[in-house]
Amino acid sequence: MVAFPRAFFAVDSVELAPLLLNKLIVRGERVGRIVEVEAYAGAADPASHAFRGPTARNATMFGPPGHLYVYFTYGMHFCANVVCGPEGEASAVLLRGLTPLGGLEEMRAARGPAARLDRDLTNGPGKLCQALGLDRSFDGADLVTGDRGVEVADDGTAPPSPPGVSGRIGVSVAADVRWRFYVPGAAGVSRARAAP
DNA sequence: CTTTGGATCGTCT
DNA sequence: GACGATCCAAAGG
Repeated sequence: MVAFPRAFFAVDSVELAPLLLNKLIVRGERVGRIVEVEAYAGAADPASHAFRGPTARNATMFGPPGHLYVYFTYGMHFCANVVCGPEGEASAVLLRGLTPLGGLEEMRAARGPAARLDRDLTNGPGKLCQALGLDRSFDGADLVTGDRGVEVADDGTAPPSPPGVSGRIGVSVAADVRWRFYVPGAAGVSRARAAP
């Protein structure tokens, strides 16, 4: 289990996204393997929260790489991103699906009765935040130092080659951009339909 | 299995 | 005042 240097995150989101596949996100006992992500490219990407410039909500995206950007949406859900690229450029990678590896009891308790199967614990961006207990108080957490108890780590598992690729889910613009990456066949990949 | 509609509120126009 | 980088229960095949 090895932590990443900050330089690992200081690259474009489209480059980093597939590299995060099969890496781990760790919060205490709770561990998940990252199996589905989407890249968002800041000012150049109409689907990004940062497309119209900095605001109070998206400030973390403009900060240094290797931090967590957590936002609230649909009146009831949180989503978590890994901030990447150089400081000042608001690119990020959305975590969309995990395979639960550890702390399953805590995850079940956090998710409640709706998660009937273990694969339902973390197979969606809102679900994985709920399972890991990530909310707005984790916005800005440093994934390199683990200053708030959350970090990204490597257990030596290589990313898939090639990864699965598709259009991004849930976005109403730039539907032709294929920046969703996933581990084919892995438990925890969300079942929502993507653009083929 | 798939499809559909409701929930619910912070954020930006 | 409108709309989400969503989830879930319910209903239909």
